[in-house]
Amino acid sequence: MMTKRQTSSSPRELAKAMETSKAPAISRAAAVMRLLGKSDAPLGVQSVARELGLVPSTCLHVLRALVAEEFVSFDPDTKRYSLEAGVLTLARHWLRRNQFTDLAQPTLDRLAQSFGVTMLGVHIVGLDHIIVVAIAQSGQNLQLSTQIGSRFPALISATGRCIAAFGDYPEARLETKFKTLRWDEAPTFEQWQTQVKQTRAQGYAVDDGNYISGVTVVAAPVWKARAKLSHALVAIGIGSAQRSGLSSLATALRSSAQTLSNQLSGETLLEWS
Amino acid sequence: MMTKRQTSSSPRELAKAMETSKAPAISRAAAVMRLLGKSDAPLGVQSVARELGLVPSTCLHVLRALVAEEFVSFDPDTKRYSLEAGVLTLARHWLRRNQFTDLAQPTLDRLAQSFGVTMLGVHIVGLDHIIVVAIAQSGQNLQLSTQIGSRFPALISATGRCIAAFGDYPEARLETKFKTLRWDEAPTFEQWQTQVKQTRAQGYAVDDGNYISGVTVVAAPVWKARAKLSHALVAIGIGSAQRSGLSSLATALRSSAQTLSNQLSGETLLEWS
DNA sequence: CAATGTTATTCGATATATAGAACATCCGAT
DNA sequence: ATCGGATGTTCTATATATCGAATAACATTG
Repeated sequence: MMTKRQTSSSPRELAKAMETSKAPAISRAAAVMRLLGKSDAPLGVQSVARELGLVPSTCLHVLRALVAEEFVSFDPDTKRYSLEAGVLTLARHWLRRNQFTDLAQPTLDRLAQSFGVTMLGVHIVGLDHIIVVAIAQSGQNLQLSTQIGSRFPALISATGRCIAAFGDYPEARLETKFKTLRWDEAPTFEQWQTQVKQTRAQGYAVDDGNYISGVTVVAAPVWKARAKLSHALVAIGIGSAQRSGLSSLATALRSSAQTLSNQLSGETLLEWS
Repeated sequence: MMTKRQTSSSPRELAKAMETSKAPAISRAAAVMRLLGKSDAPLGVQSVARELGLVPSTCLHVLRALVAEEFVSFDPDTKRYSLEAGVLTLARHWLRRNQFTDLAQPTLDRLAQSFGVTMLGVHIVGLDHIIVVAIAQSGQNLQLSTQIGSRFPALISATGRCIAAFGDYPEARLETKFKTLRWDEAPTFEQWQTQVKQTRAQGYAVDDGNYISGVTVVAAPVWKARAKLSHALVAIGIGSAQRSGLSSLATALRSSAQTLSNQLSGETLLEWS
């Protein structure tokens, strides 16, 4: 039985992640890297230890190991630690073998152009997070933007309703996670459930200013294998400018997502010939 | 005293990295991620364990911890593991706070155009590896290419001669590392030392077909703080086509590298005003 | 320049992560 | 179907990674 776990970026979550694990050093290492990533300046041993609730000596061991693996850099003069380029190498490998980004990019570009919105391809990691893996901007002047690699809570906004609708998670877990979310205009859990139900019926989700007021978000689910939610296409538009064409945008999104799902679950071209 | 360590990507190096460490789980985790990154297909517990010389049960713990941290994904159907998008998030953070890439990109573009070569910005991690962090291609038809995040042995090719010339490492360590390199047309250590000396005199290094026959590589060092080698600009050209303009390319590279060094060691714009 | 707080680091006792074998489960071949 | 070989997973004794205090190096202040 696989015990439920959390990614560790705060002392609280780190503690939770470690208590069940048989390899806590790895959770600590992950927490340290995420902390160094978030930090604007390099950090010393104490800062890291205090922030994460670690024992300084242990923290030092972790940092030294990460330095040896070239994931963290160490400045002997200032005795400060920061992220090192080694993490780039891992990311490159991941990108190389990720067909979703390749397949989705043209679609995202096209939709961004046609509808004048910012389009995202997001990877659904689980009930905890989604990660932006592809971006397309329209030529519009005013644009919302984010970066490849950004993480968001899984259940937030339109994508969240897709995950709830098609992810096949028990309602209790959904409710627990839902309660931790921060919205500009939070819906009640009941309202949200209604919207999730609607999402299931329509095949796409809409967030009309809930997550960020004045911003409309539309999302449609992408499946990797049959019945296995893995990604989503997301359109982000500013305010009411969107509202007129919303339904045509939504159906375009849905059909594009459907096409992608078919391509992803089918055999690859190499195995084809 | 900081003990010398190695990054772990083979069973041999992993063993070496672990024996001195106080956090071997982290070395194992790094090795596992690198292995999964290199692999073309997702791997099972046994494959990973065998490849890295780990005990299966330990390997399982490592993999589970990495899954929990969203660095590795697990397919419950096939029981296979592969890299997960979480590594992207770390890479984004690293890129965000790396001024070298921002500063270097325009320079690289310009040089690539002017001389019709492929330009790289590389990050010097130590005596073990360099990592490609920025790329610019010329419009030429025939082009050598690589990817952001690629790792190369530190002492190879023209960059290697720069590191040897300006890195201030003891000769014994250089020779040990030098002996592990693979070249198309390997120079002897004595020949190489002469070239290193020349590099120190000229302020740039040339590799004329040693690393890859028919390929000329020129590199110039970039310092972050005074006397602290951190990056290099690299030009890659195919064969003799380059040779004519080689010295003008080299001096252009050297002066660009010099300018970058000044920008990097000077105060940032924000602290300026 | 001493005093004081802070930080990095070492070191030894002990809680615990790991190794190895045992068990369970899957898959292909006979 | 049945076997055989491989895989994934659990279990437990023990080598060891972690903790906490003590030390050393450093910077900051009176």
